[in-house]
Amino acid sequence: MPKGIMLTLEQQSQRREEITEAALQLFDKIGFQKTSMREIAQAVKMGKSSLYDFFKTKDEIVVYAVEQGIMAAARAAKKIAAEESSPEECLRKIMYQHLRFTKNNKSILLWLNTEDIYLDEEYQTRLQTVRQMYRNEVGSVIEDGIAAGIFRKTDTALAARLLVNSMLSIAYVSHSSSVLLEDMLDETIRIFLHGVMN
Amino acid sequence: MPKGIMLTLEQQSQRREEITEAALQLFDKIGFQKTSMREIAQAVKMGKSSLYDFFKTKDEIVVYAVEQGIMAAARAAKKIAAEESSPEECLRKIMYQHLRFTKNNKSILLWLNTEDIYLDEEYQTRLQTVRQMYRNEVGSVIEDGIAAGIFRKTDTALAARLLVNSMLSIAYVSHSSSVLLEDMLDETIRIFLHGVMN
DNA sequence: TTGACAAGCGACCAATGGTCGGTATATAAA
DNA sequence: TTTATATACCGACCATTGGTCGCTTGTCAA
Repeated sequence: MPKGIMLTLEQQSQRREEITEAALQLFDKIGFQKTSMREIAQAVKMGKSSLYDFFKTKDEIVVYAVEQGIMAAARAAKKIAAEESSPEECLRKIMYQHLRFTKNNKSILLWLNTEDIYLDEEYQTRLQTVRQMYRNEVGSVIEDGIAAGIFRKTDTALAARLLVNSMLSIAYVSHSSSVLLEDMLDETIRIFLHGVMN
Repeated sequence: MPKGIMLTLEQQSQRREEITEAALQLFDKIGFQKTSMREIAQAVKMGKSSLYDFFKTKDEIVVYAVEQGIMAAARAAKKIAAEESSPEECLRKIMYQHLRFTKNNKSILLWLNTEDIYLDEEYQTRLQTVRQMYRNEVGSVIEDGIAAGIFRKTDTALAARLLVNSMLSIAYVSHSSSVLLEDMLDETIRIFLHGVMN
């Protein structure tokens, strides 16, 4: 990109995409902390200080990436909810896509369900907002199930959080276990729906 | 502590305790990332380089602290398991004490969940070992329940992980919700035991 | 009295996230 | 065509960071 060319909004967000993509790869490989802005700059072949024309801080890169990822997941969930009428099957499908999404983008998963208290407040709020948006999608499916009399009355916010958070557990075990990811998901949902009691 | 006095093992671990305690307070207040070794040193009134006589790295401080905490929790769980014969009630009690522990060490647990795969291998192993020890304690309670025919057959490792991980969800909500911690725990265990189905 | 040893520390190091002022150039206005 | 503006891009620089090193200071055993 020549020096004096003014970027269109399109191009700007294209550039941000390039940066986050390269950054995520590095984060996945060596971790957020250990990835330096210099390395990211090198990966996208620009001067380090140019990165700061697109992102205010290093933190903002990861926040932006997670934001985008979760928003995409929320859209996907909404679509599933619109198409699938059985609440049980709907939850299963949403969780399945969540897990797939997770697998493809592990570094995002790590940020998905945890609150990062060391981030600046601005970033915390941005993340909380988008996370809640996603959980609300899940929560409304549960509420529908309750309204339809299929699920019993429960704290939907808590239940949604539990279900979404469970995906973390699966992701953690999955890479150190021979059990299939899908089998674990099935068992997790079985527990969520029916519990472990006989 | 005078300069030339050689510390006994007792005193050494006393000193480590002082350091971790001060460090944990800072981590809780401003987060692990933003707490510098200089600040920790100042808090325990020693020179920064003296810290390195007790801990090899900054990471090791948090790893040591979490290790100690989880080991204590595991011991407590074992004791509960030995005293309480009903698997259901046993799980409830263990989770209740887990939650108390979590509440006191929240920032660290949060941070560890997001970042611990990027710690040096040595520290990862230490943490994994101790975490598994704890989960095994929970898992064996579940196994007992299955053997007694109270729980249905399930993947105990997964179930234990789900249950333990759920405590994180509660911890997250707890500070932004008016619902009582205990009520949330009760509802969580109810879901774990009986599911959300009608 | 002396020698070994270790707690504690100040000075230092490379690397980090972030800032700043300047340069080069495409477009808009004259 | 010339000029002014806007801006992508960058090198040089900064304070702070985690971590190291070698010295000082004192204790204890011989």
